[in-house]
Amino acid sequence: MLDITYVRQNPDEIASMLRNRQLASEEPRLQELLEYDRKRRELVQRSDEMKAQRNKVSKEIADIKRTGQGSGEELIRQMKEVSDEITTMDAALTKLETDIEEILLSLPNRLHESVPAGKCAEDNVVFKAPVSYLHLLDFPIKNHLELGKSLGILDFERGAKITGAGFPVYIGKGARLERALINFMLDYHTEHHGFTEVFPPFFVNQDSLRGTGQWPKFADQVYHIGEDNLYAIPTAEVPVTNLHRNEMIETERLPLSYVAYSACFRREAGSYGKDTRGFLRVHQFNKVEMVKFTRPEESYQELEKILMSAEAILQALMIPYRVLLLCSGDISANATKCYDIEVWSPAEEKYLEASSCSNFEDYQARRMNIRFKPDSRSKPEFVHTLNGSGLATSRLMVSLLEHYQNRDGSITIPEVLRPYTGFTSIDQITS
RNA sequence: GGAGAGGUCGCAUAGUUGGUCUAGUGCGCUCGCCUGGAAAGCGGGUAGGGUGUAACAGCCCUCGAGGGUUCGAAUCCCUCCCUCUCCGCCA
Repeated sequence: MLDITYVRQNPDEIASMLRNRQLASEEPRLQELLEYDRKRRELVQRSDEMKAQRNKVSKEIADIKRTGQGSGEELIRQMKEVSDEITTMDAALTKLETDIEEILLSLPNRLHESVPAGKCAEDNVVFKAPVSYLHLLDFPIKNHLELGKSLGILDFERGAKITGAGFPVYIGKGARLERALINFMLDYHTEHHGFTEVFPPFFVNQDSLRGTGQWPKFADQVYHIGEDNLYAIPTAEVPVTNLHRNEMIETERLPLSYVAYSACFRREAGSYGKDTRGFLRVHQFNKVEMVKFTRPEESYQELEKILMSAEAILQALMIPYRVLLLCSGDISANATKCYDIEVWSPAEEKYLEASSCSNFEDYQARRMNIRFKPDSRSKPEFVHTLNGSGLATSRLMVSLLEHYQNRDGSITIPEVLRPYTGFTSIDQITS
């Protein structure tokens, strides 16, 4: 959420940001917001004046009653009218505030100066070219679905039977490999990158979704448990960032770095027919997520560190990837700057998004009211929040299986995972 | 699921027949005095948000959250959330 004071003082900058994000259609909303804001301040002043009068006269009434100088009937009658007016005004005020909040919650974040201008995904900038750890695949290669099936480690059909399409089942060494990846990533980030591990709830309330910005914008993409009014998390970002909602963080603890594994649930409504095969788009997947809370002046430096932490996993696994710097037209509404990490799929012959590393500056912190005091005497300021996947296993699994397949259809387990899998290869089922 | 108790300004507490509560006190923190230095003692300051101002000041709101009654609510009523105790059920 943007600071209304900032919007009021810099309307042109916000308007140009909307155009850069290809959201010029939102400009009338911005004008509406400014008008509501003007009206609200006018009304607040009048309402506060009347409240001041009521407070003052109520004390006079109390004095009169206490000293027994009369009944104060006339004053009470007058204040009854004043109170009625206040009630009317406050109702109008509440309406205005609701409207303002609604617009403010839907306006996207500002953009960092380093974000390239662009209209769509094609305009994203390749920030780091693929580093080549390519294994020699000089034989007809199988895609991850064929490998999963022939090795008996992935079962999409049974997943569809017991739940529905897009809920894969991992079996045998496949399940163990998935768990190994998760454990490896958690250990790596806690041991080498200074993150504190968190195991969060997989369901959150609506306030939490609102805090990180999934609500109201992505309301239709989140699974809802109506009975208890809870939502299945689309990413661990939601519970972990909300850990400090409505808190004043002790300044000396900043920056705070958390890493969390969670299953992630996404309805993916409206995206059927596009990249839906196998793991490319699923309703439930596993992800290790990094979340940071920082002082404003260090957030961009921390963004680079998150990116490097995510890259370190791929380097250790020796999986080829590239890093994109998202352009103004493709970056998510919450972020001021975002890097995507994409892993190469030799079978699909394209890059697959495996991580997204973003700085939200104070956009989420303002929604969640997470602050710190730069020093003991100063006013509280909002922290900056950041996050990055480190990483999502589904696309990673695609790339890993495909890269590490052998001519005979078996899979060699990457060195760094062997302590976690307890085996060095996954071989063809011999029946 | 049932019954009961409770949520107050960092922490602990006072406040329940509505009006001297613009929330008292203790601890903690902090500034100053005192001291060779420290402790003790003494004195002061110790929330957030809104509005407003050049900046102050001033004013408004917040006693778990949200409504209501009233001229006036920490105090009365309603709904919800959370914590604790007991009972029941149960991975």
